[in-house]
Amino acid sequence: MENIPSIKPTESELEILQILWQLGKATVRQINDELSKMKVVGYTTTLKLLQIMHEKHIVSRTEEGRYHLYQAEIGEQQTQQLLLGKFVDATFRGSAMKLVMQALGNQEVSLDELDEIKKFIAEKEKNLGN
Amino acid sequence: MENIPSIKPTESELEILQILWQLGKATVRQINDELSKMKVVGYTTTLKLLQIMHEKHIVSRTEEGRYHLYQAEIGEQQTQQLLLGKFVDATFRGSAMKLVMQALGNQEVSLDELDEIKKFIAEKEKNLGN
DNA sequence: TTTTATTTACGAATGATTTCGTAGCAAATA
DNA sequence: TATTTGCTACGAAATCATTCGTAAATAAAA
Repeated sequence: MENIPSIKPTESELEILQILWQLGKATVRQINDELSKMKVVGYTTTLKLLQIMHEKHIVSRTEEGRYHLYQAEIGEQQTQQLLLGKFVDATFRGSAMKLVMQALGNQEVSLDELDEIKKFIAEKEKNLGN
Repeated sequence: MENIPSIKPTESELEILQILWQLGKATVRQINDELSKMKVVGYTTTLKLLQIMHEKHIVSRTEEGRYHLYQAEIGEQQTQQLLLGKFVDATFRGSAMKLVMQALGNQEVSLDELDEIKKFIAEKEKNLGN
C-alpha cells in the first residue's frame, strides 16, 4: 500500500476502498455483503468493479484456493489528501480555509473535537512561527 | 438565487457555477472566455452546458437583445454545503473533524487564517456551551 | 455420482456527461 | 446589397461509469 494515488477513484471505487481500508483483505463476497448494507448491488457488479480496480492497480489480489483476496493498493490518508485537494479547488476555489469554516459551521463537530482541533492549530502555529 | 440545491452539479457545471458566482450575470462568450483560461473548451460546448443547466434550473437566463445573460439559480454557500456533506460522507466516512484536520495539516493555510479559525471556534464553543 | 451452489471472467447494455459539428438566424461589415 | 461574423438550437458521437446476464470451472451437498 505504498503507491501514491494520482487519479481519482470513482464514487463506487471509493465505497469499495472504504471497506478495504477497514477490513484489510477481503473476498468479493465479504465486500459485496458490506456494500449490501448500504445499497442494493449485485454480486457480479461488485466483482466487475474489483476486476477493474485491479486492472488500474488500485487493489491487489492473491489467490486463496478458489477465491481471491483483495487488498487496497492505495493508502487511505493519501487518497483522502488527493481527493481533498481536488475538492477544495473545485468547490472552494482553492481556499482550504473557507472549506474548514464551512465544515466547522455546518457539519457535526462535538466540543471535544473542537478542542482537539484547537490543540492541533496551536501545534501548527508553533511550527509555522519558527 | 433562492433555490436550495438538492442534486449535485456535475464537475463541468460546477466550473461554470464558480464563474457565475463571481461574475453575477454573464454571456456565454464571457463564461467561455473564463473557462478558456483554465482549459481548452469549444464555444458550443459551453453553450450546450448552459442550456442543460438551464433545463435543470441550475441557472436562469434573460434575453438581452441577441444574446442571453445567464445567472446562477443556486447559491454558492448552499451548494458548497451540499457538496461538502456528500464529500465528508464519501471520503471521510462522515467525520467532519477528520476532514478539518487533514485540511489544516496538508492544505495551504496561513497564520492569519489559522487565527481566524481559532476565533471562529471560540465563538462556536461559546454557543455550544450554553 | 449427480445436482446444486459459488466463484471468476467477460461482453454488452445502460445511463450520464462531455464534446462538437451543422444549421438557421440576425447583426455587423465590406 | 452581399458577405462575413457571431449567436442559439439541436442532434449525435465519444467517453466514462455502472450494472448485469451468461458461461465455464470447481467445490460442496444431496
